[in-house]
Amino acid sequence: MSDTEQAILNTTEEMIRQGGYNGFSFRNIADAIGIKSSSVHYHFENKEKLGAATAKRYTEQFIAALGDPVDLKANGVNPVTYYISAFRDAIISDNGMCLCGILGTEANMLPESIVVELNDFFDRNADWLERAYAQIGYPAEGVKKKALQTLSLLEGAMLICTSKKDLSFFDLSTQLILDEIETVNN
Amino acid sequence: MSDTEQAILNTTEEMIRQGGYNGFSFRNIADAIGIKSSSVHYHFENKEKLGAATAKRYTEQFIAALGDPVDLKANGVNPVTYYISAFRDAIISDNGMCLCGILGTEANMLPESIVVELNDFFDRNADWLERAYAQIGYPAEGVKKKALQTLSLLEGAMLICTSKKDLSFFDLSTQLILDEIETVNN
DNA sequence: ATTAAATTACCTATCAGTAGGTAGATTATA
DNA sequence: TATAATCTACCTACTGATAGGTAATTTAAT
Repeated sequence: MSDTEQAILNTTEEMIRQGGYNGFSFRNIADAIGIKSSSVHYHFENKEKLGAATAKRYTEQFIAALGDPVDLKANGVNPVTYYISAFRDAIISDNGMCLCGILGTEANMLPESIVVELNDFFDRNADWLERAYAQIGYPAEGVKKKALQTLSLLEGAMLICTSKKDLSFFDLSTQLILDEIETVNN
Repeated sequence: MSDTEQAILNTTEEMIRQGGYNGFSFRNIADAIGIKSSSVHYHFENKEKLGAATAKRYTEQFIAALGDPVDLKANGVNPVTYYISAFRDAIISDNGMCLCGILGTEANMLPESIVVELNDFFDRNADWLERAYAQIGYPAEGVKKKALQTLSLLEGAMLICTSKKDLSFFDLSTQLILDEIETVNN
């Protein structure tokens, strides 16, 4: 992948996370990286494909950055706590909503190829959290529900934090789950 | 409020819940209700004011429809269970995201007057849930955290449901909280 | 009761700006 | 010479917004 393509994807991701699917345009992206909009079209045929590529890369990077819950546990890190703090850090450093979260709300008007990427993001995160809860000894029969609950909670907390611009809302929303984890883990 | 104004707000709400702030335009709304876009401007000066009015009405209707948690409890209805089922019903009947949820993700690029309405929605729902948890005898020191957790969870579950178009995701995400409620209540 | 003034609710027509997308020429690289 | 990357120049469609006009209704003054 060329530097230009990476720059395009970086800018697209940033813009989607601020304003959703209508938050980016070929002209805006081109201006931001100093090329012409037709050159963006050269690298990404149309908006649908650019959106799908951005979502796909986001998911890959997100999952890769998490690592393996088994390894985390082996290194003395509680993987669920780690996951929640990763979400928290994203709010601070990226100053924007989860890319798949904001696009998820717009799914009813998005091209199918993009919705596929979003659902892949949610499935893989749910799967990661299932393995994480299994690692910390959460009762096996509740692992799936707990994983989905956690994922929903974090997406929702991030959403409301984006509106309220107040991180303490995130901390209060996640406090009870963090308390539970300590109980299970020890 | 005239019939036309109500029709405009109804259509705007529908369109926002499908595609966010950029999901509606004066022309789309006008076409949907059989008038011209300039007539929409006659009733609502500009897009910001139309958006804010739509969010305000949505919040009023939402809170009004919930009723009072004290009354619900008095009538033998568990107010928290009731709240969760109200969210669930909205996914089915309205076939779209919570209006303030989808706009919340876009808050970074919305006019301040609209963000104010969104935060009012979140505050009033958190307040309602605090009173609901108090009604069912949830430990007083945890009521605030539990209310915010529940609100985040529901917004997030609705978000992911919108993308996955599968209500069972919502049911699995909320199952553990519903189980807890029964434990507290009985 | 009649007229005058104002208001309501719409219309047509138009504006400057931006959207996604395309054709074809040009430049740089290998 | 061939290919990759970028450009200029353009298209059609749509955006929010405004100006100016019309018919019907309501309110105020005589």
